[in-house]
Amino acid sequence: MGFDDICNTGLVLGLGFSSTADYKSKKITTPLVGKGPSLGLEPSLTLSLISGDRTYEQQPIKISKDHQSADLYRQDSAASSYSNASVKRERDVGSEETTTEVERVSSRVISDEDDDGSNARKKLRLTKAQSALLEESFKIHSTLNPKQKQDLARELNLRPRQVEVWFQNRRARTKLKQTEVDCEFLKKCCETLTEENRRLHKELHELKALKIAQPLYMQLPAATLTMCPSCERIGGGVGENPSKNAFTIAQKPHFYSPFNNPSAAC
DNA sequence: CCGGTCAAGTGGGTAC
DNA sequence: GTACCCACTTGACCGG
Repeated sequence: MGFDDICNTGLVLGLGFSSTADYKSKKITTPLVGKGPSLGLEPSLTLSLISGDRTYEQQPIKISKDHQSADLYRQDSAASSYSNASVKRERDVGSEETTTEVERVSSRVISDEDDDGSNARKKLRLTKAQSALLEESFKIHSTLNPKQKQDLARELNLRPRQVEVWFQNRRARTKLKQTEVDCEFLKKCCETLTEENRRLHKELHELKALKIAQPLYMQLPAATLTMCPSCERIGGGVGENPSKNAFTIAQKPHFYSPFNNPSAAC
């Protein structure tokens, strides 16, 4: 139905979001966390009649001066900072007890820290090469199976747990970024729909004013102003032959109502 | 010094 | 019970 067809009153405008989200997630604390439009939130603007019977990367890698030389296997950056202070995830520790180069390096570095007497958590900064390889891998698959994790860890000279954590954090960053993008998208939708709502309200107002100015028989609901099936004339009588199509009040115009019997229209 | 970034810790949930 | 994921948090580090 075109907007021009709206010539009766009883119209209602609505602006809002309809949610079709089907969430698997267990802990959704904020409605927008996740994927705005892709969440199933669809912005909508509705105009309805009330009448009788119906009523939507890549994080910059910050490399410290210490790690300017991008060496994939620099152990001081790769494994130096793995804290042994309060690691509760024994399963990883256990699984890593299959002896590898990585673990030997890690334990060496950890013992270095112990020699220090420092128990503080040190921050690992991945090298450019490590980050690049992780990113490449993430592009291929955002989650890893155990074998992929092991292989990647071996290749990067990191612990499998570190690879796992990197992927977890990477997924979280992706999600956050997507949320921000969706948020922007929804803001724009909201602005557009608000503007559309304003425009429709204005048109509605104008049409109401027009209705008041019309003669009584012109004020019939739009649905009653359909074509007469017998003579194919529309009420209002505008055609190329004025003498045939024009009508007067006395002639009783050929208004056809679906509520009447069509055969009895003429 | 402060705010941002990010690796890592923690706790809870789910699947198998 | 284990392994994994996710949300949230912590703490180290860095640049302005």
